[in-house]
Amino acid sequence: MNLQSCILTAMSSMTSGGDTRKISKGRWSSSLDEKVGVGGNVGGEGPLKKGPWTAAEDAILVEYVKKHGQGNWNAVQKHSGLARCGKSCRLRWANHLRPDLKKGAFTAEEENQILELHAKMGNKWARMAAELPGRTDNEIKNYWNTRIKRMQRAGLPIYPEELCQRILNGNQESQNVGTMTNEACHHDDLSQTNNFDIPDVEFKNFKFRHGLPHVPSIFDMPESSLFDQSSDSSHSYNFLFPTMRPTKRPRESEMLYDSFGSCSINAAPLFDQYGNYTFEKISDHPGLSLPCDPVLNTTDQFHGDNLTGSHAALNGNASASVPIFGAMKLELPSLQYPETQHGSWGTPMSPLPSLESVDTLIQSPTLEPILSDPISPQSSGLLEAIVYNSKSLKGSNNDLLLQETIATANEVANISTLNHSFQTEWDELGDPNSPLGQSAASVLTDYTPVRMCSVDGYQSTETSQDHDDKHEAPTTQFPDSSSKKKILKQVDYTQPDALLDLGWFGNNTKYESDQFVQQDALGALFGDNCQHQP
DNA sequence: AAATACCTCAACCGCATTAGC
DNA sequence: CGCTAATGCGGTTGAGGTATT
Repeated sequence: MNLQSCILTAMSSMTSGGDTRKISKGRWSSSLDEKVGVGGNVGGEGPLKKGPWTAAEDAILVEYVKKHGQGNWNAVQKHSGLARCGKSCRLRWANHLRPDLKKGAFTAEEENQILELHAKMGNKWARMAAELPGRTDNEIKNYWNTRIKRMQRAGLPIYPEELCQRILNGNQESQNVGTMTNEACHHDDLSQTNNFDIPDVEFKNFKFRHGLPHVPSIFDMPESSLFDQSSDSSHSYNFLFPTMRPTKRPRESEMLYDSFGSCSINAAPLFDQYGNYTFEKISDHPGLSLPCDPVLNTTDQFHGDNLTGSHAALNGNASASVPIFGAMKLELPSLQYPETQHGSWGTPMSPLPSLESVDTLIQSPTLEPILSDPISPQSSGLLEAIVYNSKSLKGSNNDLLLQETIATANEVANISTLNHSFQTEWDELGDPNSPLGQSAASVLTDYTPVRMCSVDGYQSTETSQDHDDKHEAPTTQFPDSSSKKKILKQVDYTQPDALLDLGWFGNNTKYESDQFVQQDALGALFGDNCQHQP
């Protein structure tokens, strides 16, 4: 599609009434609405128009780009009179007017590519779009959020078996370090590279889990038990649980992906399919047992990487800032099902049993602060996440356990020094992307705890409006205010994404530095926890 | 036929990063 | 080095459409 056709298309849609709907839903300010009218605008001063673009606006923008080229979007308004902010112009151009855009539904090939890319990158829509000529990040994002999630809700696996296999094979070697199988994941591997003991509890936990004969799938239980419980556990974890509502309307995509049904393994978004996770299914995949453990959602959080390869290990670049958890988060937008999944896991009926892993983890005696850097900002965020996890997953009864086992806050702070080492390693590697995804560096050095003290007061990470609050959260015991400030600007560690970014217990064979992260995370867990326990 | 539930997707928002001064 | 503007990115929203009851 060339520029001219863009304009023609825009114009035709205008005359054909294609814009009527959009126009009606425009977000104009009332006064401007009158001035500009349907299908046009008079730029200039005054408020910028919001809402759907009209064909006339499109034409203007296309014309502008034709003359001046892309970029300098804020100048569009000045030069063309378009009453749109630069951002809006850029978006419109990128998502709709660009001549190289490919219109229409995704082809099967593209869909497969998206699946694969998502497995590798997580919610890196822009990067994914770069791999799909003619497609936009928004398009891909929407695709994922709708079609894919629909499958999820229907209890269908998102990733095709073939993809799972590929991922598995591709990572088989790297998995040696931590397939999450009891043996493979043994911390010994990790310990070799640094003198830091990693609690093996996680793996023990797995073992334990595997011994479970059966864990009821989410479908096995009454909806009420899934959704009506634990309103006290914040909805922050909604994203872990797709709405398991039976889809009322089976659609094409569901059919389409039925063929994936046999694959119970989810790569990155490994956790996406709780709905159909059953122990039996998982058992069908020797070697994948751990990551797929349906029973262990909590542990999944920590292990997601391994198979998945998820976003980090899989492609070796681990650049995905949103490894598993991120993906999961995206796939299970709490906002869509706000009322349903509050804390279903803490209950006996929960298909996500859980907290065991956390408990074990916490009880591990191995965590010992090695260094003593009292000023470590990052220790608590992860902790909180974990603590919250525990709370969400197991309920408050575990609090005592946590309290008993956690280290002191200072100890945690000490561990932060390891973070520095970690980052240094990365810096040396010259890889901007740590294996931990969205910058291990930031994760390790900048992340900060947010709302460290309140498990109960934890707010949903799903709510963007919470950001400010989170950042203002009192965190702490770290005297260095400047560092704290910096940290506060970083990603909220309480978000699952952060956890995932750490590649918790995942296996990044390529970068053993992960161990630091893991250890740090554990350290954070143990240390901060103490302050947060009620 | 009406009500309801759910889906789609364009567009917005906020934040992070980068570039320019 | 700090500030500001521009740009990019990911998450979220919400109107309208469609399927179901």
